[in-house]
Amino acid sequence: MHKTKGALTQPAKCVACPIRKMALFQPLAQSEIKSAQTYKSENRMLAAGEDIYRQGDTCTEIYTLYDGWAFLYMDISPGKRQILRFLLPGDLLGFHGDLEGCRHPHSAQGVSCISLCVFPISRLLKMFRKHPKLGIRITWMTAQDNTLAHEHLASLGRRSAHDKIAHLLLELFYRVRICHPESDRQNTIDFPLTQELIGDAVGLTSIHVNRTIKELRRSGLVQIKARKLTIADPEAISKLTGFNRRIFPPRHII
Amino acid sequence: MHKTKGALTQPAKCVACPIRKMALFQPLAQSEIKSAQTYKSENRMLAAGEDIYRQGDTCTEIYTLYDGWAFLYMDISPGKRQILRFLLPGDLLGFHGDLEGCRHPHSAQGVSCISLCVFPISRLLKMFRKHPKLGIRITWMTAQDNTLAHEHLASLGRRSAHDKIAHLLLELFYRVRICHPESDRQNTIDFPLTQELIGDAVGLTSIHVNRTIKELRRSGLVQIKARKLTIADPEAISKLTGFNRRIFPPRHII
DNA sequence: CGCGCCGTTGAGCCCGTTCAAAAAGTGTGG
DNA sequence: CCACACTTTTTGAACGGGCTCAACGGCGCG
Repeated sequence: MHKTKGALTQPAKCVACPIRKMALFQPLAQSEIKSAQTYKSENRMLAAGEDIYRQGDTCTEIYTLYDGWAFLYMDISPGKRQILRFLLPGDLLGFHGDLEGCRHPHSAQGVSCISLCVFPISRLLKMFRKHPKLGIRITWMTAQDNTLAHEHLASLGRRSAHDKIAHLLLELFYRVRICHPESDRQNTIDFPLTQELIGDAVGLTSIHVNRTIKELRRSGLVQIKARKLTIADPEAISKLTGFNRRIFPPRHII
Repeated sequence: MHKTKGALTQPAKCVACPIRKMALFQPLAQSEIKSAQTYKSENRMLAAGEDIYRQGDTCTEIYTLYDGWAFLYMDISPGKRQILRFLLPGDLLGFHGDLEGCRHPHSAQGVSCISLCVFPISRLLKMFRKHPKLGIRITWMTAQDNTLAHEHLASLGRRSAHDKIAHLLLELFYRVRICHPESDRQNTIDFPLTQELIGDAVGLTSIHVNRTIKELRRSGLVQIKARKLTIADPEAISKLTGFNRRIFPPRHII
């Protein structure tokens, strides 16, 4: 599980960034990227299971996830934690609205080894002044995170185990495919989550996650094998479980 | 229940607005308020139970709740809904990051009759250009909403009925008191929520909400009577249930 | 080959639900 | 001001979804 960091994609210069379409710098013209890049301090690699930041830490940086999956979580009580959100390449994390003196209200961790682009908060004000589009962009991304959190609230509060898990899998399935538009007819994605992580995200025991996935598999709806997720007929399950795809506008639309 | 709208406070001019410290215009100097006010189209009163907007509607306005309580919600399936967030005077609603062509991802409704300040989205761009502080402010408010949603996720996913309800009551208790700094030693607040609304917020049946509140009352922790909530020793329950007050920075700090 | 993490399965229990019905408030119209 | 209708709160009994505890199998890695 603890893969070597060497397995990760090394980030190129921002100009040639393959995930830029999904990320913070999306609104910038090619000509602006070089200047914007100076606000990035470094690229950072973390081993699987390492925390990116911890609840209560003072915020000094924000991050764009460059490679690998990650998640935000809160420790509730010993042995209990809630995963708030899964992050895919291009997703922003660590921004909580304040440019100084705020503390992280949750922790963040990589699912496996990950690679991050790091932006010191001290440079953000200057960056937003120079590139107002990035201010708009970060506001938009924050609002989108809100909508996603709301969708999760609906799942946790009012859906059965079956539907909670189906919704989560569908959400991740579509989010991954948005990043790979070429694979629009592909119905298998890489899927590095353990059943325990799924359980911590939807508020169920890993044991019950297992039983539920077994059921989903037996009814032919999903297939998880060897870190791959296959959803034969996404539209069908969406209808079956009331999943609304429109809640995930591609990040590069605005 | 359906009180007449006349019971509401009539909004004064923004210059004299009593809730401004908690609301969108908070960062503006007295001298700027008059110009900013022109971006407000009207004040609107709604009867109890009327929707402010509905899931799927095109967004054309954003709102500041001026008087009364409201909530955001999603309909899951007939008879099931999830309340995403309660709104108190000064709270912003209807902003989802887009300035055109987006649709509301959830619905919003008043708990009892309410009064709203309405800002047409078409004027927002101009407003943010003229008063960049408002852009920062709205970003900050959106990020705060996110933190609050995360706290709710933790409740719904990983806490017992007892703790879910205790947390919600504490959250509302502190949020109301922030709006009334003079009442910092008061431990009773106005509390217009029915047990069914509480249930829809924490993902429980109103029947079970009732039994749980009964238990909270018998252990002397909270008292709900005649639309008033009393929490004798907020600090004590906070410790007992792991509630972290720091997640609610007063809205007028930034 | 052995260790550790992950997935799988079984049995029994408990928290919260469902269904049903009565009691207590609350607003409305006469 | 009172009577009526409706909403909200309260209580009981039985069911069930998801949890707990416990054990075993499988796979990857050292």
